[in-house]
Formats: sequence, C-alpha cells, structure tokens
Amino acid sequence: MAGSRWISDLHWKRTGQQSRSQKTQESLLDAAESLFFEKGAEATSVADVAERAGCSVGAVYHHFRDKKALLYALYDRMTTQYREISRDAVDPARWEGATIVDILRGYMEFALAMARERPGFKLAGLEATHNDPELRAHFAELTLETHRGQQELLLARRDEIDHPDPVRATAFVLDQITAMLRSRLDPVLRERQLTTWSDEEFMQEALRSACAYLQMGNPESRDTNS
Amino acid sequence: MAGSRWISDLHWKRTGQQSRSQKTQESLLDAAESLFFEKGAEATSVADVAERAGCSVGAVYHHFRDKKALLYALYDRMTTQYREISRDAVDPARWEGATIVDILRGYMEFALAMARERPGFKLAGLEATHNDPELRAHFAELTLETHRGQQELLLARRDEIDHPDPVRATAFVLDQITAMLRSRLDPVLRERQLTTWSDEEFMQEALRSACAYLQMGNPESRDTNS
DNA sequence: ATTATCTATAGATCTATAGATAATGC
DNA sequence: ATTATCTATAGATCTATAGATAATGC
Repeated sequence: MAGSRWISDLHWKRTGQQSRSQKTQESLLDAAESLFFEKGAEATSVADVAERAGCSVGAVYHHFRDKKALLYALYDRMTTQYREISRDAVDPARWEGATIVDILRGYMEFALAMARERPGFKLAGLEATHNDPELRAHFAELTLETHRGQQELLLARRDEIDHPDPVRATAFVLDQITAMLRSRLDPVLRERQLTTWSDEEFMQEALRSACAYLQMGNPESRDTNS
Repeated sequence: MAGSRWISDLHWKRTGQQSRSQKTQESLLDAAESLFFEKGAEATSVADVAERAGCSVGAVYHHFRDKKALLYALYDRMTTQYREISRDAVDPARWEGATIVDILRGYMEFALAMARERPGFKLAGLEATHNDPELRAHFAELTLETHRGQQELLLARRDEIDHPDPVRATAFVLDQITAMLRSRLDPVLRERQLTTWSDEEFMQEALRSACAYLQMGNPESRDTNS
C-alpha cells in the first residue's frame, strides 16, 4: 500500500508549483499535528490551524480540498514516517547478536523516547482513524506488520524460550508490552496506575515479567550486548 | 467525595417536582450515554440527544443548565454506579477463601462482562474527564481507590507470592492486567493486536503470566474455588 | 502569466433562550 | 397554580468559497 494511494479524489492535496507552497503545506501539517494533539481534531477549527501556521483560512483551502483532506494528509505523513522507522527497527540485520531481552528493551526504549520527542506524532495521526473505517483498517494492518516483524525477531531466538508454545507466547508478550506502553504514555491513563515508576524501573519490571512468562529466568542472569 | 458534590453551580441540574421529570432526565442521560459512546460528546449535538430521548431541545435546557451540565450529570451517574459496584467488588468478605488467581480472574471476568453488557458505561462517562482537569483527577482517584482495594486483597494472600517485593509486584500485575483489558475492550486497539483469542484463552494466558511473574507456579497446579 | 495568499462573507450548524402550550397534582 | 414541554428563533461559530491582491519564476 503506497502512501500516494491515499492522495486521491477524496483526500486531494495540491502539488505545489512554487517553493513557498510546500513550506506552507508543511507548516499547516505541523500546526494541525500539534493542535489535534492538544485538543482533538473536532475541537480544532480550520481558523485555529491557519493561525498557528501563520497563514489565512483561504490558504488552507488553497492547499487542501477540505478539513478532512488536511486530516488525511496528516495521517499520510505520519504513516509514511512510521513505516520507514518501523521497517528499519525490525530489520534482522540490525539485531544481529541481540538477545530477546535486548529486543524487547529496544522496543520499549524506542517507544518511550519517541513519545517524549514528538508527543503529537502518533496520537494526532490516529485521530483520523477513529471515525474512518478505511484508515482504521489501514493503520491496524501497518501496526500488525511491525508487530509481526518483532515477533519474527523473537522467534528467531526461540532457543532462549522454554515456554511450550513460543508462537503464542511471543504474540502475548508483545501485546502485553504494547498495552503497558500505551497506559504509560497516555497522561490520562497514566494517573490511574498504581505504579509511578521511572522509565528504567518500568522497563526492568516489564522485562522481568516477560522473562518469567517466557520461562527464561531472570534477565539479570543473562548477558546483554548493550 | 459525595456524588452530590458535583451537582453545584456549574453542573446544575433541576430537581424535578413531578414524576415525569426524573423519567425525562434519565432518558436524556441514557440517550447521551449511547450517543457519546457512538460518536463522542463533541460530535453529538443537544438536538441529537433530545431526539433520541424523544423530547425537544427546550426540554433538555429545562433540566440541564447547558450541554456541559448534561455531561457532568452523566459523569456523576456513572461514577456513583461505579463506586457502588467496585466497593462491593473489593469487599474482603466477598473473597473469603479465594486465592490470588480467583481474585485476578474475578477482576477480568467482571471487566469483560461489564463491557459487553453496557458498552457505553465507562467510555461515555469518561469522555467528560478528558477536557476537564477536575473531573479527570476525581476519576483517577476513584479508579486508584478500587485498584488499592484489589491490591489489599492480593497482599492479604502474600504467602502465595514468592516475589521478593510483594507490594511492588502486586501493583505491577494489576496495572498490567488493567492495560491488557483496555487493549482488549477498545475495538480500535483490539484490531492492532497479534493475539485474537477468546476471553477464556486470554484470561488463562494473563493468569499464567501473572503467576509466573509473582513466582507462584502454574495456575493449573493450584486449587481454585470457582 | 501563473501560483499563492488574503479579506470578506454566504450558508450551515449548533447552543441557548423566550414565549406559548400542555400536563400535573394540590 | 405550578411544573414540564414544545416551537421558533437569536446569536455564535465554523466550513468553505468568491473575488481581490501579492509574490514567484519563466
């Protein structure tokens, strides 16, 4: 599924002829990304986006057919970047010599760092998917692709796992860690947690849990190549 | 924190004098609950709520000061019910003779059943909290109260736990299960999971994981009083 | 000469109210 | 006589467009 597939009729976006054009489009997307993150796509007006981007409402409609097309363009930019990053992240060559603990820690460190550096990244783009079944399915497929890649990395090291069913077990562990990351990264969910740990404490405990479940013994008792 | 605390100035609600009154108020809250669940509070207009409740827009404003007060009333109804249910659920007397596995399974079974029977219950009420720091903090406190109750139940059975730090371990396990339940119950998050298990399979695996982490051995090897 | 931007505004929608009408219960 | 409801509408806001103005690059 190419990114360009989404820039069609309904999600039309102008292909600028001047250098100004792309600049404006990107500042509009940046403005939308941060505003959608702050107060949601519905609560954000086109005038809000224009103001933050430093241009007029008319300019927005010069570049995007309508508000929805702006949302789609943002989704498109987000998923394009996401795909690049995650394909790189699950590249087997990148993880040569790494243990399961290394891989799981790498996943968590990456997710936590990403959320700090660019808080609106995922959230803003995903706003688009909630009311659109097509995009929703598209993003689910994209996410699953990444998770399957991670699972492959783990299964390539199945000799580390004593759990009787490594396929089921690795799938469960990845879903589990993903769920915990989400609770941790969403500020609303976070304040409903019993644990108020640092990232490092959280990761250690999550790894301890994963190792216990996979029947790998204590993570500290194994070598890591960090 | 009494429920009535929220029915004040800003979240004003009429105290009806006729029997019709309460009936209308409740059908308005029911309508709001289902609509907010379906398309969110912002995307729902007062006219939508009135229509589903089978009354006019004017009637809505006769009972509630404004749209926000309707949201607050819904939040209030939701949390009142939530508080009753969860206080009962963590009553030590209710769990006499139960093991840790029983308690954790009980939590999951309850959460899953609740989500099926009344899909809008939590979600619709929580919509209110996202943009209101006061309610957000209030609900976080309410949730934490329940989780602390659950933790007490587990810690009263700390002889079953071989983990070196039962306090930290029980907190982690509860947060972990809560996170997984959320991923499972949100349809959007659910389709991004690798595992597509039945409720029973999911619970068994979650219990296996919790037991391994708490160092309790296999759940099957222990007696359960179900 | 074309592309990008701005200003001003029409049209749609939504919140909230005013004033009229219907139902309740003392 | 009071309370609850309805109808109609004012006022605010938001999306999207039309037409005028400014900037770009051949």
